[in-house]
Amino acid sequence: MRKTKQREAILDELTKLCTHPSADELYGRVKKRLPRISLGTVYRNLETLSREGVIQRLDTAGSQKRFDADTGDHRHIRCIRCGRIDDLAAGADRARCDARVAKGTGYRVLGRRVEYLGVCPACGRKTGRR
Amino acid sequence: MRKTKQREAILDELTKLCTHPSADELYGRVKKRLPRISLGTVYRNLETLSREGVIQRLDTAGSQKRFDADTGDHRHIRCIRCGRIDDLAAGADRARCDARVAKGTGYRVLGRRVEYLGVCPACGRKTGRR
DNA sequence: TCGATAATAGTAATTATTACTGATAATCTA
DNA sequence: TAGATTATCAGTAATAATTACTATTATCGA
Ligand SMILES: [Mn+2]
Ligand SMILES: [Mn+2]
Ligand SMILES: [Zn+2]
Ligand SMILES: [Zn+2]
Repeated sequence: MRKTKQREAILDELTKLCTHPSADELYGRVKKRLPRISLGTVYRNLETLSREGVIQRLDTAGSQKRFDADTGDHRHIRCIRCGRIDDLAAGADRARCDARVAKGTGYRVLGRRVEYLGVCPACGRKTGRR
Repeated sequence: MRKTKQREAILDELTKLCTHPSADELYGRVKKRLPRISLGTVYRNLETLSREGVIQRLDTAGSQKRFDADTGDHRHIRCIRCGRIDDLAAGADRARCDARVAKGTGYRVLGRRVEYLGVCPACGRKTGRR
């Protein structure tokens, strides 16, 4: 992975933000520094950087992908009105969890989305390992 | 909401499936019964039916939206290989939860995605109610 | 310094979804 | 039941996010 001024600018802007921006939000920021950068370059670098583990691509709902310079394991809270995404501190324990999150973020907590991830029996069989 | 043969066929096919299909998967099924139906009609009806609370639009990650005829509150497990989504029984309690899910579904559980939903302070202020 | 090639800008293509339009058919009213 | 009303339809165009392509440029190890 070569070091280019485009890649540096993209990573630098993402690191400065705590807003978990989408590719085109980031493009708008970076363009101020490098006016000739293309949106494709932003997409390509976000892909490369997340593949290399430098950043993470958030696996959230919504039509646009979001990116995060913090690769640590942490959770997020998203506003169902404006789509804003904020960080949550790690551990938390379900029952009093909503109240704690509300207190920590100022959000009115309406619920949470939980989706388990794994390998289904059919796919597990294909690769031997179950 | 008028009763049309297109709407009936779409709802009927969705109800028969436990696979949480996307709009175009459903379109493929329904087309066998109504060969002249258009994809737009499938999209429009899935939207109408979920707005009326007859079905639910799943708020999962991934590029395509998924739909579920079961409007009850339940969780899902998705395969990171093939994208398949299966149902989970409701309640579950975190620690021994993964093991229980694995036992119940046959999946090799690798993790879970948790996203809290709510109204951020800025949006809450706009509508008075916090 | 130089050559191999990773990365870029600009553009075209793709994919999922929504919007538009004139025709059709479900439901309502007399 | 007939006729009026209008939700819904099929077909198609438009939009939005993302990815792919291509000729050119810039990085970096020898
Ligand atoms: Mn974060
Ligand atoms: Mn379900
Ligand atoms: Zn908000
Ligand atoms: Zn699978």
